[in-house]
Amino acid sequence: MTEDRLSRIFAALADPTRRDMVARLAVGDATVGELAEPYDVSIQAVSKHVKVLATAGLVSQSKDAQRRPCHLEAEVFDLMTKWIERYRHQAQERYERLDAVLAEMRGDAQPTSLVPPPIAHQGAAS
Amino acid sequence: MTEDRLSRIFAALADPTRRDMVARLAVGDATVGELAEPYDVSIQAVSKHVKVLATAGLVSQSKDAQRRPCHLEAEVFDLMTKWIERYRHQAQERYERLDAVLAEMRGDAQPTSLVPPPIAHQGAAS
DNA sequence: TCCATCTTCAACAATATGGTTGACAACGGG
DNA sequence: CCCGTTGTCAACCATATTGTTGAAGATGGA
Repeated sequence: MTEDRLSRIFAALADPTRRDMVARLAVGDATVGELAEPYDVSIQAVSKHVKVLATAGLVSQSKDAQRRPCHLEAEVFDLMTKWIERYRHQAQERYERLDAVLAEMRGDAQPTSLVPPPIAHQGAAS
Repeated sequence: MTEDRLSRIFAALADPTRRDMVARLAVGDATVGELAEPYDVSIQAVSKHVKVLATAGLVSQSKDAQRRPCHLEAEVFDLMTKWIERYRHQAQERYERLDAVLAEMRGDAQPTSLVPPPIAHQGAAS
């Protein structure tokens, strides 16, 4: 279920330490130990954070001897962006429609039907 | 601190019910009672959810007699998008650089500078 | 005024989260 | 073959989250 996936992604990013790790991994892959260096917590705690990120699909781990290099899975960002953009556009459209109604109430427009334009997509702005 | 703000936003959206409410509010403002209708939980629980969304800055509430109409604050999405896009682009650039290096190893490109773009971060991997 | 409606507050229970320490599996260098 | 390094697993503790119920504040209608 995509719902669950989104929940796990957002929950993973709700922690500042984990967001920081994502920032670090955007620069380049890193082992768990390397990820742990900046922080004042046990390596087990960092391992847990990585697990949360991996479960959310934000990070994948490979094997290099004892090391587990972590790799940022950038495609997940697309999923988030899609979710966000959907509602942003929807809310924005709503404002534009409200503006139209207000304009009509002021009497400066020709009487357009009050039925909202069925599909006015983003491009129409300006 | 923006850090805290982001944490609150992501945490708020980690809950499917709250994401659902955001979807509902993208269509138009709604009172707490209206928001509660689709769900099989107490109105107090819904009130709490709204509070979480409001604390995160995703929702604002006004007053209409006993009602508290909820309004989606779309600007917050910009903050999220900014955060996401930053790391997505960073990761993407990294891939492009990797591609360049691989191309060079194959010997098909002129030697581009290997100096990475000026994004400084704390403990770069060795 | 009295009352029904809408919402929030307070206290509680169950569960999830993030940290700790200790043990141990896996691996490569001497 | 040992042994140090790297990372995960397990058990545990403190706190946060999410739901419940009961009470109460605020408001407009009869």
